[in-house]
Amino acid sequence: MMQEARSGGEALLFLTDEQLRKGIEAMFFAYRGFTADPDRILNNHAYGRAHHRAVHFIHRSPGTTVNNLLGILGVTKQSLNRVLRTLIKDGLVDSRVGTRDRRERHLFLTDDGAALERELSDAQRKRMRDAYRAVGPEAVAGFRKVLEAMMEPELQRYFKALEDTAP
Amino acid sequence: MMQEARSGGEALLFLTDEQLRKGIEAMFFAYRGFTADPDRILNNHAYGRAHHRAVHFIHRSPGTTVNNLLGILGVTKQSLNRVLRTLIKDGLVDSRVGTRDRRERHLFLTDDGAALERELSDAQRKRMRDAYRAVGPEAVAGFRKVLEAMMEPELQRYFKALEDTAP
DNA sequence: TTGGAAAGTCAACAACACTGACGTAAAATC
DNA sequence: GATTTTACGTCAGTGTTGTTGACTTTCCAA
Repeated sequence: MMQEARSGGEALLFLTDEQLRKGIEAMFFAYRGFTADPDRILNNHAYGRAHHRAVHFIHRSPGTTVNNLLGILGVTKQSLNRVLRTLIKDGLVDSRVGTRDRRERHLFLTDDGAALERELSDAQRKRMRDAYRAVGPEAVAGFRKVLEAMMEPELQRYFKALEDTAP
Repeated sequence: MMQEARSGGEALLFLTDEQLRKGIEAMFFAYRGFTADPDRILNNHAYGRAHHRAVHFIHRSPGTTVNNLLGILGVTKQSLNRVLRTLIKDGLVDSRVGTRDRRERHLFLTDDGAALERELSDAQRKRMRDAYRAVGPEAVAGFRKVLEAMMEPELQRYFKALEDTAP
């Protein structure tokens, strides 16, 4: 790939390969920080990241179906099922047969499930809040813009749709 | 956690729990996009993300030692060793005994290794470049600031040190 | 009403992380 | 010079999380 540093008279220095690579590494290191706190908590509960993700999105969309979750999480239904099975067995998630369509299972957090979700998201929000506070609202706006632009188109549409419902 | 929306007269709306949660989900979805292209390529080569990470950082710091890599990647030596063993066996990475300290192994990419690295990073940079271009330099600056603030302190120091050496 | 599609479950396997224990060689320290 | 520490490699065992394949139940439409 070429440098692209000089293209007309514009200052496109932020598109150099070096800057892009720095962005890639920043993304990698930041994601480690992003998951560090929940990972520590999950270790104590004998769960993993997959459980966190499931609990998070069931919390955000109570009554969601397994199929809905699959699209959001981007894993196979077999993989998700193993996670859900343990969460249901442990009494953190409640699975109710659909009334309109009895093939579907609607998922809800139990009180215990909600407690775990809160513990996890408190920790994750704290890190996010500290970072946000350190850099200010303008940087945060840019952060969000770049993240949205990096998403796969399908997930980007889903994500933007959520913005409208809970602003 | 509380809302923090009204704190004095400042506009701290970007620190509400809702905004933080949106940031968390954006991070999750964006990371999926971030790894999607390399994952596809790696599948064709029978390698995984672990191999990508190793190849990336050997490329960025030729001659780095195993111990260095361990610190950067944050995995156990057994885990890294499994990856390095296959990369060396397949002729993508060259491991040379240190001259000053013969206990150390210095790692280099072979021509084949460099070719794979280029294939992977071309794809990843393309996604990053498209995102950067779509949002402009100010948003990118904010993006980088937030990511840095999210890192674990130790990695943040390492990351900033890299900034100075290759600006 | 029957045949296909969709939703979900069970089973087996692979990738990749982890811990723990052990071995070797070389450097550092006493 | 003997001992300890460091760097690296390896073997064995375990857990989480992803995969594919085969299966049941349920719905819907030809």
